[in-house]
Order: sequence, then structure tokens, then C-alpha cells
Amino acid sequence: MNFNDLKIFQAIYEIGSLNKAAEQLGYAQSNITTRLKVMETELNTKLFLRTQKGVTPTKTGNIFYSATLNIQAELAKVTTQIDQQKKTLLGSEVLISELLNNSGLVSYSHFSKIVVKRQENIVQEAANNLYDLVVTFADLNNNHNYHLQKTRAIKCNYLARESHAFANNLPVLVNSDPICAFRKRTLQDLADKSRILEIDSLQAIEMMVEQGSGISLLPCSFAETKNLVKLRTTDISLEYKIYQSK
Amino acid sequence: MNFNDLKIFQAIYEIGSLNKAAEQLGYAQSNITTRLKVMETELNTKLFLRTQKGVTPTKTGNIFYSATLNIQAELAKVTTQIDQQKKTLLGSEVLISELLNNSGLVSYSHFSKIVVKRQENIVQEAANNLYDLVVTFADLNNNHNYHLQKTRAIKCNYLARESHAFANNLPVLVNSDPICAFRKRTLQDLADKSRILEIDSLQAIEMMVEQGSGISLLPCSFAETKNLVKLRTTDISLEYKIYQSK
DNA sequence: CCTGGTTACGGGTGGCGTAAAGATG
DNA sequence: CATCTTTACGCCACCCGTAACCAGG
Repeated sequence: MNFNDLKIFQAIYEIGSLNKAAEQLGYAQSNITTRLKVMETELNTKLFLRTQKGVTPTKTGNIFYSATLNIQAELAKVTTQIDQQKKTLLGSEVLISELLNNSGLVSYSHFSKIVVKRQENIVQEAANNLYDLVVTFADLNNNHNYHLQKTRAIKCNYLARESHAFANNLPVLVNSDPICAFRKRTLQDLADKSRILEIDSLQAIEMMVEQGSGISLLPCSFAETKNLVKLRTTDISLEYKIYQSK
Repeated sequence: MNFNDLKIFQAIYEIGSLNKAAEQLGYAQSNITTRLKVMETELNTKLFLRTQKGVTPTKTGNIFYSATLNIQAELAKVTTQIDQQKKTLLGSEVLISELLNNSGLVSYSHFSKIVVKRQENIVQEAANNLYDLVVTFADLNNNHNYHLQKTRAIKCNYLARESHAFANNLPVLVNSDPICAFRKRTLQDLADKSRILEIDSLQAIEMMVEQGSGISLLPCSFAETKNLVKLRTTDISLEYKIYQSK
């Protein structure tokens, strides 16, 4: 007995005829007889009584019918569940935000699930589960389940609410994620480490910058959408990678 | 994908290794790889991440695992249900009572279900469902799903609580089932049809005879168990048949 | 080298179609 | 004889085993 037999049985049951079931399913009549016989042998019971005008189910036939419906329903359920699960995107918070801001690069509708992890967790997470797409500053080259699809750069700048003079005295907000590319670059650029203020939530950093209580290295697109001022004349390019599952 | 693949997948999942799963299931290792690949292709998803020390399930692997458990449970359920249902006995009330009284002929433990029908319904019932055994006065020869296993006779007599003189004035109790062999015989034997009293329940007839409010043509075994008196010196033999499902 | 997964290939079984043969009204 | 099921037989695909190969510690 195999999965296809369930469909065959169901058709026989609902149509009440081996001939008609064969026709509807596109099988030879003989095959239906054979498959039914296989099922009956395997279950060690008669499933249908053969009559002149077709077949009628026995009690065990009725029992088996409901089972076939259950099993096929379960099968259909799992395939849709898997299809739902399939399109997942893994990325770090700042990258995903950027991609969502510059809409068109990443659309919610393309993915059933978007998982945002801190950079330090992305390698581990990508190893433990297979994502359709991974957007990250990290290096996944030693993970055989993914291949590099493309490398892109995100244009950033130090953003503040207002003028330079004003901004010079503000704390510099960074993520506490040690591998975060924005943080690393900020630490490189900044002489006076005492100005650093670690904030773990991207949204909180945005808010503080908008309110004028800090500056932060952020994607340039934020300057427009949030109406912020770039503190550098030239933008900074931070490379990130998009990996695809094999 | 077939039913066996579910077992294979389950083993892989629970053991975490293709090699070990193959060993445990008695398959060649290569076959496990192939079957897994088939499943992954058919579901269009990776189910396991291959690592150096075995395999670990992906999210879709986890989803599929629970589905395999459900399906296999449903499959196990239906087979036991069918096995339970299988051994059924169909017979008319008086015959079944007789067979149960003379225990050894029919044992409750041999059948999961004993269906008792009036004679007039037995042919129909036997046609609509397949019973393991049918015990009946009726003729099932034109039903191809059964074959005659043996013909037996049941020894009967007119039974009463006490003496003949007493019994002569009592009503004669019969089943109202027009095809019932006991009824037919009683009507043949009895000249005075006005004495006939139709009672549909065998148990009610027994009770009335025991209480001395009627006589009835009943299996001889009832005379002993119920301590009744035979009204005829020679017993009457009524033939019945035991049919078996093919 | 050892462990664990993958690929290549050949044999046997099982699913399917064609065709013909029962069975029943 | 018309309709439905069953049997006979042959073809092809699929399942499985053997064996060799590949990757990582």
C-alpha cells in the first residue's frame, strides 16, 4: 500500500464503482481492481462488496475511508505548512531595517517569516536552521548549506538631529553587538571612547537621534525618512552579503 | 514518497544519523540517502542539515516529523480498528441464544461483535455488510460473498412450566418474524390458531414460559437451564446453516 | 584512517496498461 | 449483449543492495 492507494480508495468509495473510478483517475480498470486487492490483502479485510451495479463499502471499508481522509488531510496540511515555512529571511536588525526602508529590496510579501538576529548569533542560527536567504555582515563561507548570492554595500553616515556644533557634544550611540559592522566602524572612527553609549535596540537609537539626545552611524536612508542631518560630507560604505540556501 | 519513507524519516530524525538509521532499519546506507533525497525533492525542502557527526533537522524537518507521527498513528489506529471490527457474527436471536447457551459452540471471546437480526432482515444485512460468520435459518446461497460452512440442526420441543394438562390451555408464544423457523413450525403444528400469541422478544417469551403463562417451541437446552417441561416425547429438529465470508 | 554522507550502477519487484475472460441482469 | 469486475501477461520505473567516492577530524 502506498499514498496513491488512498486516493484510489477514496475515489472508489465516493464513486461506488471500480470502472468509473478508473476513468476519473485516468487509470486502467484492471489497475483499480489490483490496487484494491492489494489494500484488502494488506489490511486483511474486504473493503467493498462487489455487486452487479458497482461496489458498496463494508463496515471496515467505512472505517478505512475516514482514515484515508484523515491521512490525506494531514499530508496536505504538512505540505502547506512546509511551503509557508519555506520562505524565511534571516538578517541582523539594522540591515533588515535598511532593506525594509528602501522598500523594493525586501518585501514582506516575499517571505513568510523574517528572523532578525544580532550579528553574533547569525552564524549559529544559520547553521542550526536552513533559511532561504541570509542577509548579514558576517561570513558564512564555511557553511556548506549556503552560497554567496551577492555582496552589496549600504551607504551610511553619522546622523544627528541638527547642526555639527550641537552634535559634537552628544553621546555616540552604538549597538552592543560586538560583531555589528556599524559598531565596529564607529569604534574605529571615534577617538574619544568616553562618548560611546551602548543601546541595544535599533528603534531606541533612532528615537534618541530623532529627539536630539545622541548621534549614531546609521544608513543614509534614515536621514531622509527621519529628517536627520548627515555629519560627514562623504558617506561611509559598509559591505554586507546575501547568502542563499543551496 | 511512500508509507515506508515515513518510518525511514522517523528513524533518521530520532537517531540523528543516516548510517545508524540504515543499520537499525536493516537497509543499505545508500538507500537512506536516496529515500531522504526523494522526500526532500517531493516536499521541495531540506529536511536535515548534514554535519560531520550526523544530521540535524531543519524547521521543515521538525514540521514533517510531527506529521509522520500523526500519519503513522492514524495508520496504526485504522488497522487495529479493522482488526477489532473483523470478527463479527450475524445471527437470529433464537439461534444465537441457543449457541450461547450451549457454550463452546460460540464464544464471546471469538467475536468482537455479535449482531442479532430478525430472520427477515438477515439476508439484507448479510448483503450490505460482510460478516465473518452468519448463523441463520435463511438461505444465503445466492450471495456470492458467503459460502456454506456447515448445516446443523437444533433440537427443539414445546416447552412449558409444568404438566400437559396445565399447558393445554395456555397461549402458544411465537415470534412475529414471518420467516422465523420456530414460528413457521409452530404454525404448521398448531390446529387452533387462536391460541397464538405473538411476542417479539425472545427473552420475554422465555420469561412467560418460565412463569407458566404460555408455552413455546424452544431449543431443548432451554428445558434444562430453565427447568422446563417438554410437551412432546420426540424432539423436533430444525435445520440451520452457518455461512462463512469468502 | 575513521566516521558519516553521496554517487554510480545493476537486479528484482511492483505498479500500470492492454487484452481477454467471467459474472450478472 | 451490456455492464461491471477479475485474470493473464508484459513493460517500465522504482526500490534496494554493492561498491566506490568524498569530506572532515
